[in-house]
This record gives sequence, C-alpha cells and structure tokens, in this order.
Amino acid sequence: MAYTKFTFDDDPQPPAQDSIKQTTPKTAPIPTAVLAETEKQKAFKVVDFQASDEEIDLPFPLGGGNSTSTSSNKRKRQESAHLDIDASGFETVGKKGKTLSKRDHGEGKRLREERERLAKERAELPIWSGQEAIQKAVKENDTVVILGETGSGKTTQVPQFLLTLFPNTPSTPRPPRIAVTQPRRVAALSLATRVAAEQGTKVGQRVGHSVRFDTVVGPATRLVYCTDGMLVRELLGDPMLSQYSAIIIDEAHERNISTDILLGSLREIQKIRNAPGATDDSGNPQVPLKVIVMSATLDAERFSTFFNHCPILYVRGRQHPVKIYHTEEDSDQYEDLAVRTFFQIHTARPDGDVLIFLSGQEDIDNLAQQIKFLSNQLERHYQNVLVLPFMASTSPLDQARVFQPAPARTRKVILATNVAETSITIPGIKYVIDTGVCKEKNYLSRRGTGIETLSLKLVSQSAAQQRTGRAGREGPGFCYRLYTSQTYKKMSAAPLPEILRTNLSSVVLQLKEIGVDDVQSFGFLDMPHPDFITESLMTLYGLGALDKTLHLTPTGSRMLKFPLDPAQARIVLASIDRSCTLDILDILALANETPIFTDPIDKRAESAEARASFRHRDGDHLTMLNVLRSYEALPKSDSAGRKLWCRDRFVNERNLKRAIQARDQMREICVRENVDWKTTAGDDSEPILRSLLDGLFMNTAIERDGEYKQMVGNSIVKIHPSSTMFGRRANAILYGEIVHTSNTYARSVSQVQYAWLAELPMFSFAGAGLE
DNA sequence: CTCTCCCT
Repeated sequence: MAYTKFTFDDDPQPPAQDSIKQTTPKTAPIPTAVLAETEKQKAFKVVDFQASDEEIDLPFPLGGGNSTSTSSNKRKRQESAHLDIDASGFETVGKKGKTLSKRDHGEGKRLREERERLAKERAELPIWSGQEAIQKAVKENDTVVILGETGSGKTTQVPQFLLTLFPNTPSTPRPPRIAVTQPRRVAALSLATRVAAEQGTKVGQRVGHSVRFDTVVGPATRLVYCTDGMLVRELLGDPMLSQYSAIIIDEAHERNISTDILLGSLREIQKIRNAPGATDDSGNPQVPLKVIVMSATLDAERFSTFFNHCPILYVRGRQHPVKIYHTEEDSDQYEDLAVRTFFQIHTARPDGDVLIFLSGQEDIDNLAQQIKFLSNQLERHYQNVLVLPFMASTSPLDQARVFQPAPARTRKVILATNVAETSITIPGIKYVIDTGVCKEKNYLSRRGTGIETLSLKLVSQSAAQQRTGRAGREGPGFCYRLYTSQTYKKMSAAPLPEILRTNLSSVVLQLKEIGVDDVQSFGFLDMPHPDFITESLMTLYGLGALDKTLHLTPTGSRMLKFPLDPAQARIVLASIDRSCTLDILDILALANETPIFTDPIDKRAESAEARASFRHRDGDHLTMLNVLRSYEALPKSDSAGRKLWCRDRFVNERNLKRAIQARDQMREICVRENVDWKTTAGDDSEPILRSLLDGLFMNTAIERDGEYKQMVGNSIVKIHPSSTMFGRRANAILYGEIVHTSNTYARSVSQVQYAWLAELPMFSFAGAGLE
C-alpha cells in the first residue's frame, strides 16, 4: 500500500475547552472499502499537506511609526493621520449612552429595548473605540479610506458615527442624508434592518434601504443602504448626487463596475461641491460631499492615492484563527485531490462541516457523485455524509438545506462555487477545501467586435483568503489548499477589476448621460483599454445611441430609461415601432434571468424532453416565451401546484418569478414614458424576431456547410447544446451571447431570414456574404 | 453535447 503518513502534528494549540486535542488521531486511517473501490483505477494516495504560517503584512505599522513604507507617496502618507484602531487599547464604558439617549422620543417600548440590547453588542465591536478618531478624520478631510478587516463592524457602525457627526440643524439646507453602497442586494437589505434596530427604529424611518424592486426611504430617512448599481441609477438623474452629504462606498476592494463608476464620479463631484465658495444652480451654497471608501483588503493605498492621498484608517477585525495547509506538490487533478482530502478529514478529524470551493456545475456534479458513492462504502462506525451542491442556480429549497444544521451523526459537505465566497455565512463550517480554481468572464477585443470568454482560472490571493476565512466564522477552523504555497505566492494579489474585462457599451452610454463626453479622459481608478472604448462607441453608434460626432442621441437617452444593456434597450424601442412590446418585454426579461430550465447532470435526457415540450420552431426566445405564457396561465392561487408544475418540467421557478418582476418594472417604465406596452404580435413571430435583430445585428451568423459563420467577426460558432436550435439547421441565426468555453458557443439562439439581415442598416451595403 | 457571479 503506497501511501504516505498523514499527520497534523503542527496544529495550532486549541483552546482548553476545545475538544480537538483529545480526538485528533496522529494518522488518518483510510477506510479499506474506499481504498478497494478506487484502487482499480488509481492508487488512493493520501494528499500530503504542509502547514503554512501565512501572514498578512500590514501596510501601516500598528505601533505608531510608519517609516517602513517605500512607496513613492511616502512623504504624503506620513503627513496624513494613519490610525490604528484596536479595541484592546481603548476604554469605551460610559461613552455609548451619550449618542444613543439623545433621540429617545415616542418610539415603541419594544424597539427601545431592542436598541438597548444591541447597544451592548455594538460597544464590543472592534471599531467602537475608534468612533471619535473616525469622526475627526471625516470632519477634517473630504475623503477618508477605512481599511477594516472582516468582523470589525465597519459596515454597520461607521454610517452611524457619521449620523452624529452631521446633526440636523436649522442652518443645514437639507437633512444630511448618507448613502452606503453594497455590491449585493441581500447585504443592503439585511444591513438596513440591522442598523434600523440598532437605532431603535423601523426600516423606512431614520434608516432605509434602496435596491431594485424594493426602496423603503421616507422623509425622515438619514441613512440609506443601497446597492451600488442603484446609486449609479440615481447618478444618471442627478449627476451631483445633491441629496447626499456623504457617500460611503463599502466593499470597494471588490471593484465592481458600478463601484468604479461611482469612485470616478464622486471625485469629480467633490471638485465642484467641495470647492471654496461653491454655489448650486439657485445660488445657494453647495453642501460639501464627504466620501468614505471602505475596503477589506490591503489595496487601501490605491484608493487613498486616487483621492488626493487622503488618510487611511485601519480597523482590526475579529476572526477566529484558521490553520492553513498547502499540498506539497501541485497537481491539476483538483477534483481527485478534493475527494481524497474530504475523506481524510471525514475519517480522521473531529466533527464540523466541510465546504469545498469548486469552479462550476460540472465539477460540483462530478464530485457530489463520487463523494456519495464512496461514503456509502465506509465502515459503519463513521458518520454519515450529507452532500449539498450550492451555486447560484440551486433551487431555493436546496439552498435552504445548505443553511440547516446537519442531522445527528452526519457531516455536511457543501460543494460550492464562489457564491459562498463573500457575504454569506454558512453555519457549522469548520473545514474549507480550496481547489484554487474559479471561472472568470473575460472580454477580448478583436477588430471591432469583442468576444467574451468564460474560462477556468487560478483564483487570486485575496479570493483564496476569502475562501479560507469561511472556516473561521464561528470558531477556529482549518483550510486545505489543493495547491502549494509556491503557487499561492505566484497568484495575483486580487482579481482583475471588472471594468478591465467587460464590454463597456453600458458604461460608456451611462457616462455620456452624466456629461462625460470624452470617456478616455474620465478618471477611472483603472483605465480600460482604449480598444474596448472604441468598440463600445462603434456598437453604440450602430444602435443609434450616439451620432456621428459620438454625442448622445435622443434614442440613446431613451434607451437609458430601461434597466437593460444597450442592445436590449434598442430592441424595446424597435418593438414599439413593430407593435410587439408586450412580447419583447417578456422575452428580454427572460433572457436576463437564464437559465430558465434546470439541467441536472443525472437527468439530462428527461430535462431535454421537458424542454422540447415547450419548443417553438423559431428558437430559444420564443420557446422561453412559451414557458412564461404557460406558467402565467396556471391558477395564481395555487402556488404549490405551480411549484410542482415547474419541478416536473425542469423549469427554474425562481428565475421565472424574477423575470416576471423585471418585466412588470419595464411595463411601469413604459407607462411613464408614454409607451403602449400592450401591443402584441400574436402568433406571428416575424415582428418579434425582427425587433430582436434590430438590437442584436452584431450577434448574427449564417449557415454554410453545416457551420455557422458570424456576420461580424468571421468566426465559426456552434449552437450551445442547451439550445432548442441545437442539432437543427437554419439559414441564419441570431444569438444573445457568444461564450468561449470548450468551444465557441452561441447561447439563446433564434432563427432569422436572410432577407431580414440584408435589410438591416448595418449590412445595407448589399449584403456582403449573403445570397 | 453543456452555462463563474453580481447589478439596474
């Protein structure tokens, strides 16, 4: 039996009350049944790990003196006040009552009691002792960067510190309103609820939230937790963000497109609103805009540099220790390593659930099968194993099981994509297995038409740290990285910001709307590649959103009213002329909530059959419309029946519901814009397909010898196997997107007529390539 | 012969 000894003799000293030390065996017995079964194909070798003492270098030494910096802005940094806020060094007793008791009017006893209970918890947060330092820094500077580790309490507390900083006095022209942005809507919603309770009020009073489909903000609201995308929307209608006196950009390290747009815009807004003696259009003094950038990783210095070398405050976090292990050798067989590592943990380590990070559905389904199979071979004295896949497309029912505690004598193992990497906490996780891979979307610029790719990538160091941290939410944990520490050191520090790897047509259109005519000169934190910008300008010109001088047209402005990308917004406008807006709004809403069908790997044949029952001869767009129409024809009152209907037909009901919500919002926008959304093409698909073509003319291909050749771009594309057009032949197709994975696949495909292509303004040069 | 993940 060729396997090496497997030891954990360098574990951290567990706390005295912890049971780890009594139950940890020195070597891991590998169950004979497992070995026998797998040895037929491959020797079941134990994975060797090395413990590593990974340390994070703080950019700002904690003990005061900051002379170790070697960066070019060293002098600047030394001038500004870098603070280290650490709960241990401060006495906070007696301070907490002061800010809270001030507003003890007329609220219910219950809210007051809740607030008082929460006040004790708040006072124990690491950030609490830094309240005065933070207030002082914000008072003295236009912008402050706060580097707060996870568990520091920055997201709930910093906004409340600012509330007391900007009192509502008669001299303030408007009640100072503070926005706090979040990358995810669930985060914005739950934070608003929590902070409202800490303030002793209900959401919609002093504290509100603002996310798509759900804005609860009242006249008394001073603090708004919103998604960053929502604030970008507000920016389009109010380029000075005049109703806010402070904007807090949270999770800035994630570098969303929306966050990057906001950071660039806020700096410009400050130049105007914070200039000495600045007045608004009516001649009133401008209220200066305070900006607080909050980040959880060590890129704080970049934000500081961007905002004129503003001060950085450092806040200690509170996280349980996680022991990190790396493999001794690198291997690309990460699925195999993950299985082995899981069983090493399962057979030799104390209770505690396991979270395995994988790249996507394929990995997850494979691993789930293997672990289920092998765990059934285990000797009976081992615990049961409960395997739970977890990705964004997992049904709500199955997602709920991920968060429920495991039954008695059972160890949960959760197989997750990076959906589990940020913000959500799964209770009970003690062990993390990090395969070190993820899927990442990228954009390649190529002769006028960009290409999106979705490919397997090594994660970044910061993602690896996030994954590791998932093991230390409730107590000390363990993280097994299926790569060497050398590989870790070679990983990029952070993922490439989204703005550097996406199609920019939405961004460019939005910037044009807020008056940024020369996108090249906009102050991005990271400047996108000039070719990306050129491509987006060409696309927008082709859609009629920009004129020949690249200025925004009335069509472009109208397109921005819809929460859609420019091509889709153009399709809506086309549908108005072609009298099929009802149908198009349904189709576009569905297209943005894919997948509409579920496709479990072990039931492929059944799900394909179910899809076929909705098939429309013209392709995926009208097939999805069939699904929606059938679903909406079911009795509204019978939600259990509808759920069953969806399950039997492999329809993802959650995505269908989300599409309906998005569709209804677009209908409301139509009403506001004086557009009749009730026009329908009935059974005639031609107006619908032609409307789609008006926006997707770049995404077209014609059939030649059984292959589809792009009209623009000249590549050969294949129809994705999940498409209803897969295996069928059409003269010409249009598609929602191209994705380069194992092949160049067109997804969301419908068939169109040659003749329609030739009539498009884009191809009116007598249809080159057409017959 | 198969789709990382958010957001308006």
